[in-house]
Amino acid sequence: MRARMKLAMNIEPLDLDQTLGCGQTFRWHRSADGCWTGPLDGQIIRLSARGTNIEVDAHPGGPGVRALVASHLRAEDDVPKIQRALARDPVLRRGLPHVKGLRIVKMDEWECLVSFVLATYANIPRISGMIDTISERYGSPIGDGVNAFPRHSQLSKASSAELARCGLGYRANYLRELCDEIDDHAIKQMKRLPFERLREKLKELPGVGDKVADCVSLFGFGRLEAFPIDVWMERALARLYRKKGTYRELREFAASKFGQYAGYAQEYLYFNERLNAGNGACVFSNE
DNA sequence: GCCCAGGAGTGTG
DNA sequence: CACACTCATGGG
Repeated sequence: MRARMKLAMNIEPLDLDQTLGCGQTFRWHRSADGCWTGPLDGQIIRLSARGTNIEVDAHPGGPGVRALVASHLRAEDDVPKIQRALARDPVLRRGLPHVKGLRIVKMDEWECLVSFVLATYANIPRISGMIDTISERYGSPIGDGVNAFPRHSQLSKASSAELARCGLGYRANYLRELCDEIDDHAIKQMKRLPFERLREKLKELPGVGDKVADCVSLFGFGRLEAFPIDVWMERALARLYRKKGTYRELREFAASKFGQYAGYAQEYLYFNERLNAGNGACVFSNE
């Protein structure tokens, strides 16, 4: 019987389904009863909504669990204030009531970097599969048959041939080279860089271009001004703003329109565009 | 079987 | 700088 701990937290607003299920992060799983379970910094965390509170079930638990969850869900963000600022844009204003509890998450920088390098040109179920595989093979067991995401030192032991057998496709080589070109210390140094310099530094890494650099800046390094643009976002910008162009042009468009909260705007639009493709239930429109 | 995927790297115009 | 082509493969 593993050690186990329960506690209640108040992080508002928060919609677990929207926040953990929208493709920002890949290791949370929803069970039929609506609980979300995932590995976080060596803990297995289960989250469930209890009115305006969330119940946190952690094992092994410990004094750091509350801070861990608060950090991951960015409890410090004043989301209503962010949404009031973004509501100056008429397109966002109409849909914001439907995504009140969609928050940006804060991932571990290394995990985020690897995850989004693997995420290139793959769909979300496959990305989850790739990440599960490398976690099973190279991460440390933390209970219930779940492994932590492999640390840099653990993943660095994998040969290129081994990684190729993890179903990563051409991404295996990126990951192998990535391990050689960065380490925990370099990541620690990068945390201090201003956004644009961080972005340029990330782009020097193998497998990291504009889009991955923006994802890692946003979800890993917590830079809310980052605005990742993938195929879904290109569609959203074309459909809702009649805006097309190169990555640079779209990025500058977003920066001028959404400013310091571009990352939140991106996640709202991304969430909506995928809904739109799925069942037509889009919540943002330009009409 | 076909199509597409939270793109990046490389070479060319 | 902008575009075209290639990369390897699982999930819908």
